[in-house]
Amino acid sequence: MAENLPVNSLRTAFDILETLAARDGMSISELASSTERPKSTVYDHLVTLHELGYLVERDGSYQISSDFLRMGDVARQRLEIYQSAGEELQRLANETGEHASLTVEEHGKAVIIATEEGDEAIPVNIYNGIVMKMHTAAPGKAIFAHLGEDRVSEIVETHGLVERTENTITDRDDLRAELAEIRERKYALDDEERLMGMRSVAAPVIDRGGRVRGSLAIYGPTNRIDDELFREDIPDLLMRSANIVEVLMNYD
Amino acid sequence: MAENLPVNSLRTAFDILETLAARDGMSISELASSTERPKSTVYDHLVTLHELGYLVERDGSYQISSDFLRMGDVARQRLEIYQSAGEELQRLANETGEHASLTVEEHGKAVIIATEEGDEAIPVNIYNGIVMKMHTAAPGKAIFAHLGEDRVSEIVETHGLVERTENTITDRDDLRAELAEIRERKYALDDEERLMGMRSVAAPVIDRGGRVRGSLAIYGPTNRIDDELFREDIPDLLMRSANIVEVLMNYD
DNA sequence: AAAAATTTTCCGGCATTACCGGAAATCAGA
DNA sequence: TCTGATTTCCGGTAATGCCGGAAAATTTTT
Repeated sequence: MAENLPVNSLRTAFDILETLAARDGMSISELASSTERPKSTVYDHLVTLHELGYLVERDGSYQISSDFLRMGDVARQRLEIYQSAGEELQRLANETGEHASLTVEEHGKAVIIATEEGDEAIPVNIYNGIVMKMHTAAPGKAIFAHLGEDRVSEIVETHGLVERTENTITDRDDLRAELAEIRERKYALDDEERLMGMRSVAAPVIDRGGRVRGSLAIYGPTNRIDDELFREDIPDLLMRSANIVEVLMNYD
Repeated sequence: MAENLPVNSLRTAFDILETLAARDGMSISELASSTERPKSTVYDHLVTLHELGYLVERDGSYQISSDFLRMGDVARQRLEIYQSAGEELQRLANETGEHASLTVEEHGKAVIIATEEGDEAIPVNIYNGIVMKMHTAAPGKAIFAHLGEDRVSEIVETHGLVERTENTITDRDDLRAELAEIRERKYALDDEERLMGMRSVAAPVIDRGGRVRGSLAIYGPTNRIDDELFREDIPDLLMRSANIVEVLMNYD
């Protein structure tokens, strides 16, 4: 983090933007202390970002503008896997009644780029753009299993195998074994490895060139996702859907 | 546009980001010529943005990362009107079979921050974050009608009354009269004023303090939206929903 | 294969400007 | 109206964004 960037002011700008995204309606003084920068500097950036249209002033305080929504949406639209997965996500959510989501890897992290809520879906924090460590939940592991040995090591090197619950995989050899097993059986399981009380299942989506593009997943509370659902029914649904997405994806 | 900003490098950075959002998978050289800046400058920014995580390298070319999706989504979640309108949007889409959307004003423009597609919805370009001129379609006009004389003048001053179709309101007095009528009858109509073949209807959402927070709208093809739907049924649905959103919004 | 062409990455110097302390202006509350 | 807090503005300067050009890497052509 302490390293020098070619255009340092961008760090300041995005620091401010991220702070505003995290907590809303902050005053300049608050922003200044949160980002640990002089008020005048923060002010310069706020004025600039506002002028460019990326901030909006509402009720006397600054907020992130919908430009980010637009840019994010456009970027997402352009992902082939997103285009192809829409229908299946919806279907998975309907069939299971739980949260269904589409995840891709970016910068060594698992990013949820789309979610659909089934009728029973727990009102848990699963929203667009949320980022998770690769090793903690099923979607990340499903992708992880198909990334290639060195890329995995590289990512583990950078982000570590942080323990989230007592079930989290924190040992490299354990991870290696787990990933091999996932490759073997074609889907990944997370039994309260990221969050106590939550299980997730995921199947990778692999393109014609053999590269993993992302994964489809179902999340649900442990009490509802019994062993049969967890290890048989849901994996089957996911593998079916993943397969369909793979076919759709390779049309053009 | 030629004016000087306190932090000029941000213009460069967002120029690059917007260019990348618009056209995907551009090489550095292409980006340099598109943004009319030296390659080395573009390179500096790309490296910085990549390091910060806002760009992703895929297949040897840069793309906007899902961070924008996250930031946009978070910003949107924080809008009270968005929280309150979710259910109603869905319902409107179901009831009409057309596109239902939620629009707010930002920087004098109408921004669609949420859409739901009904069964019959035309596969038209209505997506999150899309920006329209206030005077062209129903959602913008519905908001416009409740902004206050001087704010309207200010916006018209800045953005003009650009003609999109032969039906577009391009005269200030006509606009003033139209807005008065909208206030009167409580909803706005757009009869192919923005796009030939498309009609839209919108109802404003006004908070307890009398301030307009946004509008609910239905879009559909002229041949399907006959006069009765256009002037009676859809307005009724929208006014009902807008009213519900208003109530929900003022709970806390 | 080698060479040529193109693109990407890197470097270094200079003019620019991002940064920030402090002052002025504005706002909020009593 | 006064007071305290916050926002806005200003100006000097150390830092750095910018960019030409060269090196490295990649792709295309012969």
